[in-house]
Amino acid sequence: MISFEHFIPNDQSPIYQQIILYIKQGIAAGQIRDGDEMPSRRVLSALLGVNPNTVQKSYKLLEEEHLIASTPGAKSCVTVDDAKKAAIRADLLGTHVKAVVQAMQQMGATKEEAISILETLWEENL
Amino acid sequence: MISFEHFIPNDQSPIYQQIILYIKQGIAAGQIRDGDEMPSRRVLSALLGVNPNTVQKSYKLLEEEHLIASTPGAKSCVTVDDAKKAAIRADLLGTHVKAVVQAMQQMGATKEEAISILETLWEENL
DNA sequence: CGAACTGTATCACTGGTATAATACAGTTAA
DNA sequence: TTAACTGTATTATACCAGTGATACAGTTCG
Repeated sequence: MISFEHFIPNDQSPIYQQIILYIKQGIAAGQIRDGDEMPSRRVLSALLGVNPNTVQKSYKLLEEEHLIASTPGAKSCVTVDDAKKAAIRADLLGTHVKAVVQAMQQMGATKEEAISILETLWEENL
Repeated sequence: MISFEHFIPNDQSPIYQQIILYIKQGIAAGQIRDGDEMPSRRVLSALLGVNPNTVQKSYKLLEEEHLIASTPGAKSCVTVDDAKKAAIRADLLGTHVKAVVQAMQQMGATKEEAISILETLWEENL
């Protein structure tokens, strides 16, 4: 059973997207593996204190990306292989960093300054 | 007069927030300076192809942050000093990079990997 | 079997975003 | 002066994302 104990919700983005991101990051980190059981919609919604439909939306989108498989009546399971894992990792890293790079370049930061800030914040968050 | 020729709208975030971000990034980069004239609400709305009320919302919020000053009948002007500029720069850089650092750490990336990706994407976007 | 779970679907409500159409008052410049 | 601009305010409308509440059908297991 996948744990959500490290899930920290924020109100900057929709909850259903945060759930998706949490799963993807778990897969990319190797903490979530193929065959792992997802919590049921109702259980997770109670755990996070949100509506079951919100969780359902996350699961539906994850299923459309073929990252989980659901059969009516049974629990949903994660379905990933090394290729999917690598793709997710590249996607998450790419999109995140690319947005930051564009923002920093537009405000006139140098590459050295960017690396310096990254290193500083990296240590702080450990 | 502040130019919006490099403004590239996207549908990921509200337009009024994109306008605010564009101004802030311009200030942080030093391209937009104290006393610079903002385009009128009507002119900018026509330029961007959006409703005047959307632009008005941006300007109102910028004024609440004391980044522009408006007097009825006259054009709105940018009101910044070195302290405000530094604060904006730190805020934009901090929030952006912090989000990336958290995401990358959660998916098990190393600091060296993060720097490597940053350098690669930095060159690509030049 | 039957109770308790599971996934799934449908409807309604809310808030934020964007648009639209005006209206009014102050400033600017020909 | 006066016409054309400026900022500001109001009201109404439409749309969509997010959430809430409920119902139904299939699976699991004591």
